[in-house]
Amino acid sequence: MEPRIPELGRFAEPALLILVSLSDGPKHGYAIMADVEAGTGRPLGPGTLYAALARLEERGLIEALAPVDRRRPYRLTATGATLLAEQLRELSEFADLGLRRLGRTPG
Amino acid sequence: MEPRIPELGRFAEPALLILVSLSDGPKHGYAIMADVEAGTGRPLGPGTLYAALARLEERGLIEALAPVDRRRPYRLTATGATLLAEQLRELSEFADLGLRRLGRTPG
DNA sequence: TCACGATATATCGTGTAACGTACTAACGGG
DNA sequence: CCCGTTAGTACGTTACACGATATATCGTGA
Repeated sequence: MEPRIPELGRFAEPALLILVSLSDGPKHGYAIMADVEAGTGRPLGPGTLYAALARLEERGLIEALAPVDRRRPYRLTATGATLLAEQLRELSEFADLGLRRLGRTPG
Repeated sequence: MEPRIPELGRFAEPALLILVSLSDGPKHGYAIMADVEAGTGRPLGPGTLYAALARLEERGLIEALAPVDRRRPYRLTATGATLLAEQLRELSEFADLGLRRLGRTPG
C-alpha cells in the first residue's frame, strides 16, 4: 500500500485532521470523513478514520457521545482541545518559520 | 517502540522537519539532527533521519552535494523548495483554521 | 415494493516508515 | 595517545496509514 505521505504529496496526519474537524463541534465518523475531504481536499478512508478515532478515544483526546440512530458521534475532551491548541500553535509557528526561510534564500 | 506521534504528544513529520532545516541552507545529516532538535525540541534519531534523507533524495526533493570530509551535505532542489512552500502554506492555513475554531466554541 | 445509491461503521491485510539501539570510524584537543 | 564529539550505518520492532471488503440501514423514486 502507499505510504502515509508520498514524501510530501500533501500534508497528512489523520489525527490532526480529525481533531480539527471536531473542533467545530461534535461529529460522527462519516461526517468527519466528509468534512475533512471537503475542507482539505484530502480523502480520509474508513480504515484510517475509525482506527484513528479508536486511538484518540483510548488516549482521552476525544470521547464518544450517546449514539443517535446509527451514528456514533465524538467530541473533543478538554485535554484534547488543550493538546490540539498547543499542537496547532507549534505547527503554525513551524510553518511560518519555514516560509520565512524560503523567502530569504532559496536553497 | 513508540509510535510516530504518541497521538499528539507533539507534531512530527520527519520529512517536513528535514526540509525546513534545509531551507536555511545546505546541511549534512548530523547537522540536521542538531538543528531540528535545537529548533523544535524534537529529537530526530539517526534511524529516522537517514532513512528519510534517502527517500527525499530518491524522490528528487533534495540532492546530495560533494562530500566534505566525512560529511555528506544535502540541499533542497527547486522541486523540493516548491513543494515545501506549498505544503507549508497549506499547513499554516490549516493550523489557523483549527485555532480559529477552538477560539470560538470549545468542544 | 423493491431496486438503488447514499449513509454509516467495522475489520482485515499489507506495506511503509518512525524510532531506538547498537555499531563503526574518524577527527581533534588535552 | 586516549577520550569525547562528530558522522554515518545497520537493524529489528512496532505503529499506523491506507485500500479493500463487508454489512446494515435509510431514503426515494419508478
